[in-house]
Amino acid sequence: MRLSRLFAPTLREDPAEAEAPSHRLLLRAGFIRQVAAGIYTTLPLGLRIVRRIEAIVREEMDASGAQEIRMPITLPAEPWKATGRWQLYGDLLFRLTDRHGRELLLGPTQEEVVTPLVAGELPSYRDLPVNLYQIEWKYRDEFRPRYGLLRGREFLMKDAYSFDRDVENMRGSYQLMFDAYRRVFDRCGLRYVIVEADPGQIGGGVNHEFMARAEVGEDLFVECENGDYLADTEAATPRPPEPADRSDLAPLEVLDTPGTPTIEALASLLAIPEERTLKCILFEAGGATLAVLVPGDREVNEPKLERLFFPTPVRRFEDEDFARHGFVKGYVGPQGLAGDAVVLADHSVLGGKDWVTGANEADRHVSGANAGRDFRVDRFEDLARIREGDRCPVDGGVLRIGRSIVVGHIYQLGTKYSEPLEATFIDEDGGARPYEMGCYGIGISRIVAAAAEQHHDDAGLVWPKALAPFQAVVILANHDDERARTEAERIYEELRQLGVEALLDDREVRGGVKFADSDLIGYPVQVVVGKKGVATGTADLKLRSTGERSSAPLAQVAQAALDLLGAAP
RNA sequence: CGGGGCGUAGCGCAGCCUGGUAGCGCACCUGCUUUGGGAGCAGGAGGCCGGCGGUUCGAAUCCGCCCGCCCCGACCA
Repeated sequence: MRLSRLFAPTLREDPAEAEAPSHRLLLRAGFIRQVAAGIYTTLPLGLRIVRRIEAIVREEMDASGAQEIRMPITLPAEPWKATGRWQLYGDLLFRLTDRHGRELLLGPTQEEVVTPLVAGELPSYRDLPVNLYQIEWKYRDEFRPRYGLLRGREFLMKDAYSFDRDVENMRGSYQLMFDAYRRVFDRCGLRYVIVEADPGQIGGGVNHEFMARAEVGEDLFVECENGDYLADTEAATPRPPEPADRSDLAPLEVLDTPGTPTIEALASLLAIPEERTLKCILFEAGGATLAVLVPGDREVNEPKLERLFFPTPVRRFEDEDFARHGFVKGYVGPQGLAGDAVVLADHSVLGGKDWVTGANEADRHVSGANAGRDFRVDRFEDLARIREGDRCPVDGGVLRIGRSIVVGHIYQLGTKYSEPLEATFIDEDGGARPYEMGCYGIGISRIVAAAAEQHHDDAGLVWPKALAPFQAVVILANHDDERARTEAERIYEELRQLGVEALLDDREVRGGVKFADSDLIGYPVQVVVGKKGVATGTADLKLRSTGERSSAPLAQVAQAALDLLGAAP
C-alpha cells in the first residue's frame, strides 16, 4: 500500500474532545473518527487493527471447536420480555418500534436469539455440546460513553454461547473458552490479569473477567503484593482484622454533638479519627429494616449487600423512610434498634471497640458503644468496600488496587436463559431438560483501545507486531530524488516478497512530516531511504519500540528489516 | 441522572465582559525558494459564529429555550 493513496488523515494537534491516551492517539493517527457520543467510524488503519484482532479471535475460537455464525442486530422484544431483560436492562437498551407498532431493540448481546435457535434445531443430547459465536456490533445506550472506544454505545464484540447437557460438561466448555481467552490476549500482546468477578444482580454462576491493565481503566481490581490473590474490587473479600482487645471497655456515654450529621463533621468536632466512629447505614429489604455497620472511614459495598439478600431487592433509606421509622438521618446508631431490624456488621467492626456512633436523636452521639453490651449484631458479613492496604485473604499481604479495562468476560450461565425461553433438549433418559449454557464475550474494539493504552509514548502509538496495521513502513525521505525513489520502491517490493506487510510512504511532503507520522501511527519497523544514504549505498532502520537505529547496505535492507521485525515485540 | 466546562473555517483557538456585521496558527489551493525529524516568502480560497426565539436601529457578543460534545460522580461489560 502506498501512503499517498491511503485514507489516513493524521492530526498535528491533539483533538480537544479526547482525554484518554488511546482516544487522543487513535483520533490523531487517523484510525477513527467520531460520529456521535460513543459512536465511531473506523478508518482504514483502524480497521486493519480490528481485522488482526478478529483473525486471532477466530483462530482461537475455531481451534476450540466453536463455530462462527452471524445473528441479526435488530431483534424482536418478545424473547427479551421472557427473560426479563426487556425490563431489567431499562434505559441501557436501544429500543425502536416498526411501522406496525411492533417493539424491537438493537442487540446488546444475543442470548435471546441463539438460545431459541439451538432449541429449535438441536433437540437431542446427541447434538451436544455446541458452541456458537459471532463477531458483531453491540448496542448499549450507556449512561455515559467515554474514552473513545473504551466505552462506546456501539462496539464490536465477539460473543460465544455454549450449550451442554449437564453442569459438568458445561464446565468443560467453560474451561476450553478460558484457555482460548488466555491465548487470544497473550497473542494480542496485552498485559492482563484474570479475576473471578462479581456475578451481577442475577446472581449465580462462576465467571471470570480478563482485565487489561491501564491507567484510565474504569474497572478496579485488587491484587496482593505477594501475587497470590487477584479479585474484582466488588468481589474481593479481605482478611478480617484481629479482634480488638475487649478486656477494658469504656462506659457508654451520651455526647452533645450539634450539627454533625456526617462522619467528617463528627470526627472534626470531637477531634477523633474517622475510624473511631461507627457508621450505621439503613436499608430496606422486603419490608424489613437492615442496619449495616461499618467503621466510619469505610463505605458499604452495596452490590455485596444486594447479593446477600438476592432475589429480594435492597434499597437505601430515603429521607421519608427515616421519618416513618423514627430515625434521625445523620444520627443513627445501632443501640436500641427494634427487634425486627436486622443488624449486619462488616468483619472490620470486630477490629474496633468503644465506638462513637449515633444516639438516635438529633445532635447527639454516644461514645463507648460496644457490640454485645450496647448493641447486638445479628450477622457479621463481608460488607465494606475494599480499599488499598487491606489484607490479603490468602497470606495477609497488603492489597493494592489496580485499574483495568475489561476486555473479556466469561460466564457459566447454567439455565438462566434456557429455562425462561423453554429451550430444552431430550436427554438420554427421554426427559426434557434445559441446556446448561455458558457465554463468552471479547470486546474487539475495546482491545484496540486497551492495546493503545498499553503501547504508546510521547510520539504516538507503538503497536505490537501482532496488531500493527502494517508491520513496516518504507519512508522515502526525499521524494524528488530519483535514485532514492527507485530504491524505496524496490525495497518496498522486496519486503512484500518476503511476506512483510509493508507500507510505502511516497507522499510528496518533507521527511520530517513522514517521520513524525510514522512514529504517531506506530509501525513496528521503519526503513528510511533518502538521498544521503542512497549516495553511500545504505538505508536506515528504526525499531519503533526502542527507538534504536541502524543502517544496512541497500541490497540487504529488506532482510535487515525482516530481522528487526523478528526482534520487535 | 446530578455537578462542571465547551460549541466561532477541516483541526487547535482568540473575539463575547464593555453589541457596530469575524480574526490567529496549522491544514488546503497557486507560484517561487527549500527538502534526513511536522520549512520560508508571496498570493488565494474557505465560516447562515450549534439551533430557534427575544431585546435592539443593529447580536458571535445581551436574555430565554432547545440541541450537541467533553470532564467528574452516581455503579455500568
